[in-house]
Amino acid sequence: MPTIKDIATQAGVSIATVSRVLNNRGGYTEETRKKVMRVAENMNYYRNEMAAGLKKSAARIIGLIMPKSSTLFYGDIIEGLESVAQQRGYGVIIAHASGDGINLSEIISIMAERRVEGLVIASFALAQNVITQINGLPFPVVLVSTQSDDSIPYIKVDDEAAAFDATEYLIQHGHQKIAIAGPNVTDKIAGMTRIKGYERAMMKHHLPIDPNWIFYGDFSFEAGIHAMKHYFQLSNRPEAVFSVSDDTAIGIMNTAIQEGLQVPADIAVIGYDNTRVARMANPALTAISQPFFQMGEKAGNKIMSAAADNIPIQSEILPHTIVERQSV
Amino acid sequence: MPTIKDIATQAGVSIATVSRVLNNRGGYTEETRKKVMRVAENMNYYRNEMAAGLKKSAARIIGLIMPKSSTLFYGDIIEGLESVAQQRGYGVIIAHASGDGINLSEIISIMAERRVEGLVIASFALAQNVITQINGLPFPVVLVSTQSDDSIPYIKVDDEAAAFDATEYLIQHGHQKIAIAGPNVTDKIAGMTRIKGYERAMMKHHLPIDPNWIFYGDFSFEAGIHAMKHYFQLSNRPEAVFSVSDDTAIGIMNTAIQEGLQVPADIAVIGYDNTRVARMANPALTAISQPFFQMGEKAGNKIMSAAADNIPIQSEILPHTIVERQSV
DNA sequence: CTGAAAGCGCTTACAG
DNA sequence: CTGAAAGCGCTTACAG
Repeated sequence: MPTIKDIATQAGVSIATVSRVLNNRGGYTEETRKKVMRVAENMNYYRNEMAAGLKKSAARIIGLIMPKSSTLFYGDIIEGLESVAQQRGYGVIIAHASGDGINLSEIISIMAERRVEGLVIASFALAQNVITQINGLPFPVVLVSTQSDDSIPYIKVDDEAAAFDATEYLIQHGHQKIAIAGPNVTDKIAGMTRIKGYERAMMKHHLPIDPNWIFYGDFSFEAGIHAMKHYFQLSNRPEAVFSVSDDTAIGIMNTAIQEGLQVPADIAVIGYDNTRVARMANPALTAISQPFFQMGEKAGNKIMSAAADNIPIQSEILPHTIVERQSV
Repeated sequence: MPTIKDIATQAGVSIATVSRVLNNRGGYTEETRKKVMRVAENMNYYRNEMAAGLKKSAARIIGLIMPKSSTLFYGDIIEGLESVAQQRGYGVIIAHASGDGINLSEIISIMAERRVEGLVIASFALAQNVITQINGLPFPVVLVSTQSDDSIPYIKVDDEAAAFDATEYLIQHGHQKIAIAGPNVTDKIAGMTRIKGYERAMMKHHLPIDPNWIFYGDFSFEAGIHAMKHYFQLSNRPEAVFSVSDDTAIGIMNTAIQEGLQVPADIAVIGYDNTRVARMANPALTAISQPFFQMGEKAGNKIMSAAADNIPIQSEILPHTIVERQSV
């Protein structure tokens, strides 16, 4: 590929002048500019960002790491991040780590080697060695839709409050026997906190909780199917379910409907995330909405600002909302 | 950040030796190796890929461009691509272009500037100027799930054959009055070809086509809703629908069910893509399956091979299948 | 086994 | 307004 040296030779100027013209630095005649530009176009020149980045010690790249097989809502995070990056001439480089975060450390190293100016990590529970590694990194890192100890900034929704609101929403719609389906016990962020919020809402309204109503799972569609089958066998069957993901909620609804129940008449269901499957459910799913696109945008903006001004990133709790549809 | 020069000073060797050790090039004593490695770790050293890439003229990056707001199946393409890339130490850098491909040319330039070793472009109808630009690029480009003229290699399913199979599947299940919903007239790849396949299947089985059965759209969920509402008003109502996307198929099913119809008893529906929403539909959606993950893998492998051996990429038609569920 | 040196393609102070 | 030169952090032939 042609370099500025080739252009310089062709145009009969120095590489310094070529560089100035190409970067609009000023300090050359209009005639020089035209000549250089013409030659550059004729040669089909593309500037070498690696060389420029090396010289300027700025790769203009943001890294994004997320769990494997999670077409869930990551699309929106990617798009939000990439849109603000593109606006400022940044690129975003993506890597998937296994869901358990085993190879996370290795992938973080690769990002560091590529000299990303910042890194956003989505939805992992971070092991201690990874936290240590992150704290030693010479560029900003921000967690999205997850959190760890306070050493790493995060952008997320208040899961406990959202779970509380979801449960209370069900209560306000006349339900008393309310179950919670899908949370993972070992997940301190998205699992336990949501159970807490659920319990707090029930407590506040003096509603008893039947332990059988708490059905653990892995946030999946199948978990919803299993949950509903489990509820069917209960003598004290719940009349409403707070589901910790949209997928799980849909599994619950489909199973209930296939068994002859009506949603929401016989059993009301509220989901969590408000991914695109929510409105495609039948009945359309009422759900807690997490602003994923916005999370991606915020993460990108915070990183680019932090990289530019060398200011630490502040954590941020984003507001959740309830998108009302037909399942409650 | 520390450089090999810092390590060299600390370890009391030359930068050449540091480089050799760090790259496992051999040609040093075990003692030297240990000393260098120890110093490198203590300094929290991360190699600078930009510098290495500049020197070796190989960025070890693959670019991926896809349309905005398309959480549809791109997740799988990304994962497939990224998994093979990661295996070979490549990174993947992502950019979204507006759906109409307006800013595609600019984004391709940015990819070229980052010296990607290859580029995969998903699902765009390419304008002539973009085709010209691509043909002038000094690295391999491959289209995924779309195609243009024969100058650019592609990886896709045979849309016409798949549409033919979908339609014939409906016929084999006893349906005669078959509609097609959702295709975009202006889309030469995913739109017109699928209509052709549909028509060919109907023709082969001597089944008449009522022009009212062909309902154009944009592959969206809403298009399905509109399509079904349209079919409801027909005196000659179809008893089965071939939908050009899963989303559109679900729009059709939900609308039909809400109006009291049974799926598939009153109206059978077959989708296209087999994205994750298909099995979450109620009834679960029978659909043509496109192997998106595999497409991403193939694209990545072809590009890395082409970049390594400088061999042109061969187009490839991947087999589609019909995933049978409950909607037909 | 090891080091000095050239060079990848840029940017940018410095001097004129 | 323009150019010569240094330098970003590496890799790699060359010489010893």
